[in-house]
Amino acid sequence: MTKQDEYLQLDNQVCFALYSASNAMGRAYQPLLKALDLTYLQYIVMMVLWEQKEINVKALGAKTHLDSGTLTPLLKRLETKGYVLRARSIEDERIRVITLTSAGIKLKEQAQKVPVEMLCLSKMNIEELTSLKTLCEQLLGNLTK
Amino acid sequence: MTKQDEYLQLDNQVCFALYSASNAMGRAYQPLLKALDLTYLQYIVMMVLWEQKEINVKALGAKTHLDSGTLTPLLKRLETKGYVLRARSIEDERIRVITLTSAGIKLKEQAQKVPVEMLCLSKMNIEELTSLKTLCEQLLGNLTK
DNA sequence: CGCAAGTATATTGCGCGCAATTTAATTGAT
DNA sequence: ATCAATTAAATTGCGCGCAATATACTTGCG
Repeated sequence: MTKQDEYLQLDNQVCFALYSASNAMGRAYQPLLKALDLTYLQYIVMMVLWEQKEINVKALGAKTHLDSGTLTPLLKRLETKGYVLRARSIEDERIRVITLTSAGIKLKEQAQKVPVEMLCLSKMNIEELTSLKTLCEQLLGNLTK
Repeated sequence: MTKQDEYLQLDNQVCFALYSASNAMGRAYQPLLKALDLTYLQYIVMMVLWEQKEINVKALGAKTHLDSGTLTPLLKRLETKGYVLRARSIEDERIRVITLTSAGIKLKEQAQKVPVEMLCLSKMNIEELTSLKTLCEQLLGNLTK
């Protein structure tokens, strides 16, 4: 077998391992997030809002590495669920200002247990998780720009 | 700030780093795969077929950690592109036997350069990539089952 | 043999991701 | 002040992922 052939073997693909782990992660979160009526990405967006109370679509896109094509419909769904408001900025009418409703704020209490449960499900220790996170961020940084 | 609050900070999320890196990886592959007229997942499936020439949907699902809901339409698209055939097994008519067409076999030549280019784009060394792959596989294993 | 249980794949429906385009508001150069 | 260029968000369209269900074929038990 040539080196070129080895490079095309599924078992040798770092990216496929990453992709599969990411999918498995999403599947693992789902039952935990069902009680909150959130998908994984919706949970991420709520996490941003629990931290900073107000954000526009562009800034949210920068934080999540996603664009309005993904975020606009997602935010509409969060609005329908009653967790966020989608107001327009007064200074600049192009800008959507996203804020939490009281239900959205309250949801944080229920969310507290999610990271703990997930940590448990991962069955990995802190060193391994830290290492994984660092390597992922490094790759993300290298591939972006 | 409480420990519970820290656990809900976006910057502390291993899974979000994994998720973002996986998305970035998919975006990075896209221009490389455009010449082959393949998406990333289609490329993965082709990779399986370049290795073993013939597979059914269940076995393909086991290898890729995906189900027929994802694979059936994907395989139909690969068939439409002229890269695979979707025959029925003679011994058991429930089973779809997927094989490469000559165009599908030929595509491997063009694909040879993809892993090399991707390795370059990642800007990571072998130790880092090996470590990332191992950690992803470990997490995948722990979350699956 | 007959039919209930099991198995392989297909279908449906929803929520992403993302490229490409569109719409609407703002800015800046003349 | 005007209007071309820029910017923010929304829209469109396609291909996943995946849960849930349906369909069709096979197997095994009485």
